[in-house]
Amino acid sequence: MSTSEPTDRYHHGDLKRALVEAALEMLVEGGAEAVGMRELARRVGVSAAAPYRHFRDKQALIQAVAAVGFERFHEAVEGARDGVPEDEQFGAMAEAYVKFALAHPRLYRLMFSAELGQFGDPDLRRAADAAYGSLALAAAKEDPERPGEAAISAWAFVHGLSMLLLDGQLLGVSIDNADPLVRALTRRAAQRIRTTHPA
Amino acid sequence: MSTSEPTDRYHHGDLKRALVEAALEMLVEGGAEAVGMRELARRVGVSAAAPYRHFRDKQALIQAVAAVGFERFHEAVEGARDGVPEDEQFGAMAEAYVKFALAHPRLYRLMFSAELGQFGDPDLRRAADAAYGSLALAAAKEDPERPGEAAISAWAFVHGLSMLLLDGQLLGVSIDNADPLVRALTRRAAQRIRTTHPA
DNA sequence: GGCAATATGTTAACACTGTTCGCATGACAC
DNA sequence: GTGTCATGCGAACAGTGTTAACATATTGCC
Repeated sequence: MSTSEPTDRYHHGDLKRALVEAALEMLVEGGAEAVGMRELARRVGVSAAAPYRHFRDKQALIQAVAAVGFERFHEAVEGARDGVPEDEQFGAMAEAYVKFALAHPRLYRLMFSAELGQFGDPDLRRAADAAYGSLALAAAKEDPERPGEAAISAWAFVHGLSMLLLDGQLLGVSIDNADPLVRALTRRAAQRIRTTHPA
Repeated sequence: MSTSEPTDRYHHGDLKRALVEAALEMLVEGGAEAVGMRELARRVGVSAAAPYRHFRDKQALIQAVAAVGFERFHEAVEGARDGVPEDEQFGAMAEAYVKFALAHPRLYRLMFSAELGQFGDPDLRRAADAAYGSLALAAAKEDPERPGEAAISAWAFVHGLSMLLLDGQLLGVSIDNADPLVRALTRRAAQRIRTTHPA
């Protein structure tokens, strides 16, 4: 496990962490709809009321799960530029972005679902911003004239592509055989920015 | 509003249509989560079991609502090219696409949510395809070399942009003041395709 | 017209769910 | 020890989706 932060170890029981882990499992198995407080408590082996000592309500629990998702997401996108020449970093990160979504469909879906009270939770907001920051920065570098527009365009593209693939909207392309298309489109996007606005 | 016969008969007469209409209202008011079979029946003035004579289960009802959404969506995008020179049609349609999403946030969300058994319903599938067809065609015209890639890229872009705006992910940009940005980005996207791959 | 067949509605019930309340417990500070 | 506080438990409440058995209206047929 990579996340090793024994910061707030209370005097007994790591139920809070166990709940988030179990919720993640349930999410992966059956989607966000399948995550229920009672079933969750059942899995962890506590009473139905116990989770409410750690999460105000179901939405708070869901937000915690989403926050974990954004952390992992951030690591994946950030890690994609290691050892990559600077002029190829954007393409590599864009590809990693979409691949993460394809590798964790329900988690990615949850992260952008409406169940997260429009990102009211500050923790969640911060986690999300960190995750986008990397990609936005790389995109801005590609088009120094209008960094804002470039970043938003790039982000919209990868996010939209991820969602369409997860929805199975692209005829003939499924999650399993999407890799070549993803590679082609992300590279194409990178090249397009450069060609249109040469440094 | 619809059919002027508020008589309290035993048989409603047009319950199926009334249910979809009411569900649309509930969706607009409180999101997909707020659409419940019992509350729905209550609004229409029938018993809780009555809707099940017209929809197998809740998901079928939701799918019907989504199908209506796709029809309206199709009209909006299609209508955007009326009276527009051919070389500006793609930009106009892309802008209309995003504006529809911003005008009907919860409906658009529902149309792309996971609650629609990965578009298993043929009616839904057809409605969705029709809606995309227009935009995809316009995008393909812009880049005759690789029409498939161009269409997918364009679609991914407008869909992603819509979602990010609905989520409030773009700092400083809300649904209310997004119009200039949307216009700039969609025109930029259109121009980029042309510049990169001139006819 | 009368009359079965069928489509559509109702009531009651089941098995769930999220959430809250009052009470029990067990770890730690003094 | 005793007290305190975070944490867990059991029972209960209101609400949900869904089904089964029963009631009524509409329709097609003679």
